[in-house]
This record gives sequence, C-alpha cells and structure tokens, in this order.
Amino acid sequence: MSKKKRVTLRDVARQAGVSPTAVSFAYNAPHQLSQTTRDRIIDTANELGYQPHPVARTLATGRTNTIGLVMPTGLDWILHDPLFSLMLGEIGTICDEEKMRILIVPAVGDLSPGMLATIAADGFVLFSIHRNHPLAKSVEHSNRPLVMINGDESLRAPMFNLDDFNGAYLACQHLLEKGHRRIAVGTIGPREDGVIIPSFERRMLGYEAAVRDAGLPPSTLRPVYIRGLLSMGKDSFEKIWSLDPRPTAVLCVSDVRALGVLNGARKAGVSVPGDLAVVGFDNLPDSAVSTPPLTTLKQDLPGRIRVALKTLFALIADDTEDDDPPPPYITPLELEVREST
Amino acid sequence: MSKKKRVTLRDVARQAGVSPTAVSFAYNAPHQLSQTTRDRIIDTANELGYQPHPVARTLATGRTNTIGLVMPTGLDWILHDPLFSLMLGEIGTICDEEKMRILIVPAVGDLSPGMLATIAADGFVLFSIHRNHPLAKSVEHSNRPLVMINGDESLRAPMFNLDDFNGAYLACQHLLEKGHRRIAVGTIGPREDGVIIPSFERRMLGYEAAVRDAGLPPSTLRPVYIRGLLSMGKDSFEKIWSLDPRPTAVLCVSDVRALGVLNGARKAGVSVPGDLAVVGFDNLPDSAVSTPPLTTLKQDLPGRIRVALKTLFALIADDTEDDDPPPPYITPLELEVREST
DNA sequence: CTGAAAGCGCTTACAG
DNA sequence: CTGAAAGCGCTTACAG
Repeated sequence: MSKKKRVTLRDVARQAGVSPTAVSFAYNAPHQLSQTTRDRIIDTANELGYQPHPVARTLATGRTNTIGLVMPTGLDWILHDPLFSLMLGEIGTICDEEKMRILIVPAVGDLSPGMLATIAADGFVLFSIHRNHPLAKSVEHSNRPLVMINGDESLRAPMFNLDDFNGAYLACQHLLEKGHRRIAVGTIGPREDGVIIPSFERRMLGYEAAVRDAGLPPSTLRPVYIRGLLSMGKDSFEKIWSLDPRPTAVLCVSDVRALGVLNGARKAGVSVPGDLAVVGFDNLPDSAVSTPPLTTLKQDLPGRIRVALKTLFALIADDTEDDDPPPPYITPLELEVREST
Repeated sequence: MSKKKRVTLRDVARQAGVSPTAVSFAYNAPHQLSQTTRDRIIDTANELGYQPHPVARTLATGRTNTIGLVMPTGLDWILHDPLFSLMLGEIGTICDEEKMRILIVPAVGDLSPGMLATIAADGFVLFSIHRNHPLAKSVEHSNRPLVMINGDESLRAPMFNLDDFNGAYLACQHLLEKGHRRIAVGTIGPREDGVIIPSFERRMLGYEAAVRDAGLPPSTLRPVYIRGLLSMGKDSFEKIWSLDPRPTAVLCVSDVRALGVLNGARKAGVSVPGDLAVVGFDNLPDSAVSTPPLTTLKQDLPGRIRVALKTLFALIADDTEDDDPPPPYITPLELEVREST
C-alpha cells in the first residue's frame, strides 16, 4: 500500500545498463538474451522490486487473459441458482488450465448495446440471455468473441444449450403415463426487471406439448410461481397444495424448486409421491439424496461447459472474420426416475 | 467479431474536426465543451461506432474499477461453501452500487508473493487466507489496498472476521450443559494442497476451550473429517456414527456439514436430537428449514461484508501512505437454538 | 471553450 | 545477442 512511485521497466533498464527491449525480453522472450544479460536483468528487477504493469502489457499486446461472465441479472442470481454455482466451478477449472481469469459481469446499470465494449475482456460467456433482454442487442454488435449458455436460440451466436423442450416433454409424459391429470407447474414468476430465462420458457413449451400430444386439455397444467430457494419451500408447497382442484403432481422447472416443494410437503406431512408426485429439472447433486430422492432430468454439465469454453478460446485465438455461428450444441437430457414419482 | 481496425478517439477527432482532447472531454468532462461541439462529437462517434478502449483508459487514469476476489483454493471452492455464494451475492450488490467490477482470483498456478501485482485490479478482498498460505506473503507485499475476510488474525491487514472462538465456545458449552460427554467434531480434513481455513482453526480452539473450562478431558471431543457437501451426508453420518464409543452429539464447523449429517441420520433412521444432537455454524438460510431445524451460530453477514468493502473502497480512494491496519472488525455470534439439540 | 503535447508502461517489428 | 523507435489508445495539466 505504499505510495512511492512505481518501478518501471525503464528504471530496471537504466539500472541494469541495458535497453528497455532487453528487459521486456527477459520476461517474455528469455531465449533472445544471453544467459548473463538475462540474469543481470532479473536480479536488478528483483532488487528494485519491479513488477510488470499488467494494464500496460494488455494495451500493448491486446490480450487481457480474462473472460467476462455475463449474467442475466445481478450477482445475487447465484443465490437462487445452484446450477450457476456448478457452472462457475467448471468454468473455474477450465480457466485455470488455460491461465485465463474470470470477470463477473452482472446485468445491472448500463445495459446499452455498447456495454460489453467497455469491459476489459478477451471474450464473453453469456448466461441465460433471452431475445428480449437488453443485452441481446449487444450480442450481435459485440466486437469481441462470445458464446452463449442456456441462451435464446433465436440469437445469432454460438449456443450451448440443453434439449429443454424434449426433456420437459419426457418429464410431463412420465407423469401422464402414471395417470396424473391435474399437474401443477412450479416455475419462475414474472420478474420486476422483466428478465425471462430462456431455458424455463422452452421447458414450459415442452410440458405443454406433451399434454397436447396426449390429447388432454391445456388446463391439465396449472402454472404456479414459486421461488428458487430451498428456504421458501414451505411457501412453494402451500401455493401448490391450495390449488383447487388440488393437483396430484408437480413439474418444476428446476431442481432447487422441486427440492423446496419436497421440503414443504414433508413439513406439512404430505407424502411424496403418495399424495403428490414431484419432478425436477437439472439433476443437482443434492437431488439424489433428498427425501425422497428426486425424479429429474439428467445432463452432462461439465462436458457442455467445456465445449463452450473451448469454442470461446478458439474464437479468441483465431481472431478471424465474422463468420456464421456454428450450429447450436444441444445436450440431450435423460429422465432419471427416482422415488419422488 | 469483426476484424476491421478499431475506431479510435483520434479517428473521431479527425472526422469531427476537433482535437483528441475535445473527444475525451465529450465523454469525461462534458461541461468543458459547448453544447454544439459536444453533440457533434457524440454524433460522429456514434456514426463511426466508436467505443472508448477500456484498457487504454485504465492505463491513463490508473483505475481499473475492478476488485479482485482472492480465494484460498480453486473456484470449485464455491461448490463446497454455500456461505461463499452468499458473500458473493452481497459483494455483487455493493459493487453494483459502486460501479465496480469483480474479478475472480483463485489460488491456483503462480502463488508467488508478486502474484497479486500481475492482476489488473484496484484492490483485493482475500477470503480465508491462513498465515501458512502461499498468498499470505503477498498480503504484506501488496502494492495495492486489500482487506481480508475470515482471514488469519496474525496477518497485518484490515480484517473482517467472525468471533469464531467464542461462537464455538458457546456451541460446545451448550452441548455440555445438555449433558453430552462424547462429542464428535465434524470438520474439514487436511487438504492435499495444504490449505488451512483460519475460521475452522479458530472454531476448533473454541470447542476445546469449552471442554477444558468445564474440567473435562480433551478426549471428550473427537474430530472427524467430513466433506462440506450435502450429497456426502451419508458418508459424514456414517463416519460419526461408527466412532467407538458412539458419540451422543456432533459439533460441525459449518452448517453445510451439519445439514449433511442431518440428512445422513434421517436416511439411517437415527433420530435427531434423540440419538444424536447436531450443531452447525454460520446459519445458512437452509438451516432454518431442515428436518429438524438446525441449532447453529447466527451472524450478520451482509453487515460485515459491507463494512469490509467500504473500507476497501476508502483505501482505494485514499491512496495514502502505508499506515497501520485498523483493529480487526469482529462480528459477534449468537447461538440460535433450534430442534437439532 | 478548445488544442498541442506529454505521459500512462509496456511490446515488437526492424535494423544492426 | 542487443537497442532505438514507434505504437497500443486513452487522459490531463497547461496554455491560450
């Protein structure tokens, strides 16, 4: 925290009696220098306490070695979405391998199309950006590479999604086959900020299609807005349980919602699946050990994240002309039937 | 993703027939310019698609508007520590207010004392850095402001901690008063990377002191290494339950561990608190709704995080000489007795 | 209200 | 193997 003037490459050069070029080489192209020169430079640098200035280096090289993780909302999203934590963990592992840093870019404040341009990153990963999201415009205008995860498939960008529609279709079909005809859908409510989560939107469509294809009326499904927090499970359950007529099953657009419902049902002494069957989505680690274990849709999260990031890194390295985005990468989903149905 | 040459401030100046200074002013000191000049500049800039280069601006101003969040391990830490997610959410809220960005700095790869100097951030928040951690050295050598959260109190830096020792003391005392004499301590095991979590270390000392002060032998407490993952709860419980002699209670160094034990006990048909009393630490939102609700230590997390960040922002703004760190800010803990004991 | 000039601290062809 | 020079794209006293 000292205030004294920064030691620059120039200072080292002067002190070591070499040119600035040599000092730069000592760090970035050591083989260009004789052993003795290099050693002398490094020694002097250490003596003076020289630390290359990362920002100056970035300006000269054009590389920040940072990727921006763009979220659809504020960072508090992480509290509602354990899946986001899982993704962060995966991304962290991959970025460590690639020696890239992670900059968090929440969607708050300035959301104009030029917003991404103000961020010092080599490329971006955008999470759950819907075509109506303010940042959807910046997707098309970005002057730097980006990839989208769980995004809106109508946007023109490399896309790494789940097969939400068919997964949801399977989940709903599963309940219909078990004879359920009054099914609540536990989903996210309209948000104040108007943010829509594309994957949830697709899942709704999948549920509805399964009902339609079974020749049942749309009223078979009744949406209920519930929160993605385990601690709100009591509320979630009560909202569902107080529907009239009372549903016999609930499809949740996310596991965290389903786990909340399970918890609420247990507190209320309602038996799952006896009185209420529950299906989640995503297959969180916790879903295998809940009481009862949760029927849900299983995905290969690490695989998908890795492909997405490798694609991004390739785009950053390539730096070629604006070409058409690759076809969407869609991870298939498998219904994991456990004891909650 | 276009490759064409970047539009610079210089281009805008030329096109608008003004000096580079004027263009810079149009963005950063609009009042210095006449309305008409400013409008003309902004219009030309928009026409040309000019976007100020964030890195160049940073080099000139010396401000990145970014803080680095330094973790004791890789980013996968987030998967084991819901409390870290809670902190991230809080930090996100505060950084939004201050228009600061968040750069994630996991402790991987280069951990030399100069590591922090290579990071483009105005300051740092260090989480859970122990005096034996490789990054402890960079704390003292940092040329930029930093604050520590849940850090090692022997390090010389602004410190924002919990009163871990006394909290743990209360928890253990509580069990002793209930008559427990065989108490397992569910804690983190030695990590391959050697990372020690200072708050867990202090909590252990608090448990031990309570036993000592009660005139009981140290063997009253038996440490068991368990994972901080709900999905590992079965393992955690079994490790504890298979101790010989069998404990009647367990103190966990974190709520997530305690919740795992609760889950494992339920699966095994072991009644809590009847057969086994369980105490956690931290008071996660989920701990109030577990079965049974968890006895734990309650803290004011948002308040502490906010003070820590305000302190950091003040240090960044001040930019004064290396003075003594303020006295540690220690949040008191309150024992929240619920049905698990 | 406006502009010429120096500076932020690096990297990297280029020439020797 | 080594160095002089231009460049990365801004900001900001300073002078007018």
